[in-house]
Amino acid sequence: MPRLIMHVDLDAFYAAVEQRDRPEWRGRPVVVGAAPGGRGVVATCSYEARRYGVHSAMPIAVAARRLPPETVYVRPDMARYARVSREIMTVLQTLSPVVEPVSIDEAYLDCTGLQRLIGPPEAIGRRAKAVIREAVGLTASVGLGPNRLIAKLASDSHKPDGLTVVPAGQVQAFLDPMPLAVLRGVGVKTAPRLERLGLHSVGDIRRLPLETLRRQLGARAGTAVHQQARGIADDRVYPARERQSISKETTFGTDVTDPEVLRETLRWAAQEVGYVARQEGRAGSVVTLKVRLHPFETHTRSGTLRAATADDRMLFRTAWALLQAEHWLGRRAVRLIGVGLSGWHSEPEQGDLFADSGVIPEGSDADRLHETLDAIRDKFGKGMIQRGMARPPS
DNA sequence: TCTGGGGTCCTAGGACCC
DNA sequence: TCTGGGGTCCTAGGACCC
Repeated sequence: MPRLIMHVDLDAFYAAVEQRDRPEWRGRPVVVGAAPGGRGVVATCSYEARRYGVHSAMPIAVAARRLPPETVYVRPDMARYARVSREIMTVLQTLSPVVEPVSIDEAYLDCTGLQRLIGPPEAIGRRAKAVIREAVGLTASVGLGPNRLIAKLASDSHKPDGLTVVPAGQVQAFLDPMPLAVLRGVGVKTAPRLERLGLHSVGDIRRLPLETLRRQLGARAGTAVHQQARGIADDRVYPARERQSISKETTFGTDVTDPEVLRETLRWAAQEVGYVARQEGRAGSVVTLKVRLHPFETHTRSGTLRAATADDRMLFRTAWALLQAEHWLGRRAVRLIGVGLSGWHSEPEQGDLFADSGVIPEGSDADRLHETLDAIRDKFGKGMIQRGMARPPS
């Protein structure tokens, strides 16, 4: 039986929440993101701001130059947006129990079989928009189609406050004229590459042999793009996806060379990551250090611990040790620094979670730290000994 | 114009094991 | 003394997405 998938996308979500809560900002350009004088980008902006050519991910300095003086600039209030998001996801479950939040402002719903209860796809889409408006007073753009790709492109095709249904029989006509960058996995790097080959629309991609695409994009991506161009995509909705990593990073207002500043920032990031991990009852064994140098050069270093942890100090010491092992770093200016945690237990064990951040189980912490340091020394120390190797090369 | 912060997934190479 | 092939794990980097 063909499935009916719905994609729901809140319009200019952060900016819309701000305008909802501050009526005096309605009708004015609102930019949620970095401070206009500083480093950073636009996270979201209201439709009034978009009229000036401003959009998400645009450097704030560029946006500020384009926007009029009455523009409102606000820092994101993620906690508030998350609360609104939870309300929306909850109310969507009154339509279908199979709701997959894909981000704070988007969700997929499996609406297969809902026609008998609600009516045609248009009626289901109208119902979704209505329950969101009644619950939180915001508008959403909604798309319905036979799979995730088509539902997503349908919701993208009419914004804001849109409702678009693409029946299975019209998928190819809908897709063919679209620019190839609408396909998932085709972004700022891949699109120009394909365009240099004379390909511009999804239809152009569709007429290409599978082997050509696999050669150009790699086996996996090539196959995926070949399928998508034919309207073939995943038609399942995953209501309980588990997160794979937790991370915290920050970009400095001006680049940093002072090791003390790097150290204290890393300590802060480790505390943030540890806190979230403990809140979620997770412990991970892979600690990742992320460093962005001037001008815009990003490096990651990761280490696998013997046992999973959610302890702030363990995370900090591991990340700090990874940083110190990078002798080439020297005094180079650091733009961004951060910490990540991943590699969850396959079977979470209560005893391995340091539920209280202030207490480290006796003995184990020092042991784990030494494991870490040994591993790092092995990896980066004299002779470049790879961890796990029986003995150094002679 | 100068590039946030939170993520996911894929690739490729080296080590290791059988 | 020279050296296959498959599978898996680990790490770094990169593309992409919202």
